[in-house]
Amino acid sequence: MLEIDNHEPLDISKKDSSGENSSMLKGVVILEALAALKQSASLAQLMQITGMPKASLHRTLAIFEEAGLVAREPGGRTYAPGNRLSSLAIATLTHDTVSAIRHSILRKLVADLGETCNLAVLKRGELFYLDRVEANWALRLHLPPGTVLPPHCSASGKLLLAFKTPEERAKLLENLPLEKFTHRTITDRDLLESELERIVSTGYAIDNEEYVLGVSCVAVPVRDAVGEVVAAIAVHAATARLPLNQAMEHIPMLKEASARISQTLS
Amino acid sequence: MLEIDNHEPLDISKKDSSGENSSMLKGVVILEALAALKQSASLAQLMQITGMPKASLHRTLAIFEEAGLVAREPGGRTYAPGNRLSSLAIATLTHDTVSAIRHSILRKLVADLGETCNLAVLKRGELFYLDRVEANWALRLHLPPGTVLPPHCSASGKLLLAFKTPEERAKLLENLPLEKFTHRTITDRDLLESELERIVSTGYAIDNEEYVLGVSCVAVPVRDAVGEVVAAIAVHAATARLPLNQAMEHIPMLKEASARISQTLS
DNA sequence: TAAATAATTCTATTAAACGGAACAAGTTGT
DNA sequence: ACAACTTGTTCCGTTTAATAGAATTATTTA
Repeated sequence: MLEIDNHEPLDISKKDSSGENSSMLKGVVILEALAALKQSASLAQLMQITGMPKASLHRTLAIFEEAGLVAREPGGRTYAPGNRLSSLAIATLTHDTVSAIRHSILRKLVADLGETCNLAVLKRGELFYLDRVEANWALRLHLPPGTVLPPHCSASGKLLLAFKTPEERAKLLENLPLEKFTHRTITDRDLLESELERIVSTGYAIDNEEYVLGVSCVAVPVRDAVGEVVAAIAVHAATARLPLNQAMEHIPMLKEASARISQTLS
Repeated sequence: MLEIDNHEPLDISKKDSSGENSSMLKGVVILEALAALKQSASLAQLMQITGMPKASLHRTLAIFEEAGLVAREPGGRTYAPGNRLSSLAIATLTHDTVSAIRHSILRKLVADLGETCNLAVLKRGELFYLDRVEANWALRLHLPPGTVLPPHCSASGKLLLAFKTPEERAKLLENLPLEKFTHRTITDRDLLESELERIVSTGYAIDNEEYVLGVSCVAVPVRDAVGEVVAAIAVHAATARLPLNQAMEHIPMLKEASARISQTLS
């Protein structure tokens, strides 16, 4: 508990995906490296951390210095965050972000249930975790915000697929690999289809150790103002601690939180 | 020799001196616009602020969204700072170089008061300790920088909640668990509300053993250049050593330090 | 003082940003 | 209910900035 929120500073080894090699992102990665390293950093250090070539780093840092984003000791040649970056930091933290409210709703849910909960959406056919609050248990599944998962093996993913229009759903399913993660992962298309039907009729989805053995999960939909399903909130925990049938007793509270999150989606 | 081969006219007017047109900077400008605008922003708004063409903005925002730097409402299409930007913000503000001046101000404050002082911000609805200077007393509360606490049980937390806009405060309060830590923790919503009112009118907040028995605390706001409350500085100590009424005599000095810290937030 | 290491500049090549324009989706007014 | 308008998204040829190897210069170390 009470741990420092340091989400992975950078990972260079990211699959091509799309636009993962944008130069704008590289700029941000440099700033992150600079800030993460708590003292002034030399070019060489930054080279090592970011994995970027010396010349490129040097050029970029020069631009950033000129712009006030990074600063160097007069005379010295090590780099540190500049005033402009501090200003951006303050502005960011004082942003009236709605996501702070959503985060607090999640936090309350976790306080009530005593288990880890998360909020996810479907993005380009993949399950994308928007936010997550951990319960205070030693055994944790490491899935920080920003993680993407295939949708067929998670409660939230299946749920979000289920509530798509039939055409969209069909199109997504058609190209879904249905990779097998555990012996319980649904790898059969027809089985998955009927699971989705069941989800629509019952209004919730479960993951019975289909992604990680020993971890199960229950998810309910989050609807926007028009009633369309746009996200999912889920609770999950080690099956040993919270068996599935017991987890399902949490559905009412999940739905309540879902309703409150809906209100933030004007 | 070494003659400049200028069959081309030197274009001096084009002050390419150094990258004012760097794409990396453009990325940062977008993030700044996003953070400066205090609510979720539409593409059109960002277009107006940054002066960038629609297509370029759209592309860049898509990349940033994918990277977790910006986030959008699940159903809607407005943009807000994302988790990763918040992390960068915290990392920046806790960088040695950035916090150096603030730290020295805190240190002087501690030297003057003889009690432990700290500097905190609200991050996603939670109190986050940016910096802290310990006084030399054997009895210490272990709350290192980076610690996160619920806001309802600390002077700084209550103060930062109090100075939010009424709407945001209401939303945050609604979902605040109000966990009980001591018999003095405020667990009643109405009581907390009136406490916040009191804080706004008096300009300071107190924690009367509401988080840890025997430890009390006084906090005052730190404002940015525009006058907005962005952080809190607080002094706290064992009640046995420094009773609350005595601690309150320190408020003028806290305010003085606060004013000096404000000046570092250009 | 030389050798080693780190920082800076140079340069041709490549890839990414660019942005106008067409298109789609969502909104407003009658 | 439809049209007129606004706002968001995609397309794609063009332009420009980013790239990184290598040479050069400055700084530290032996």
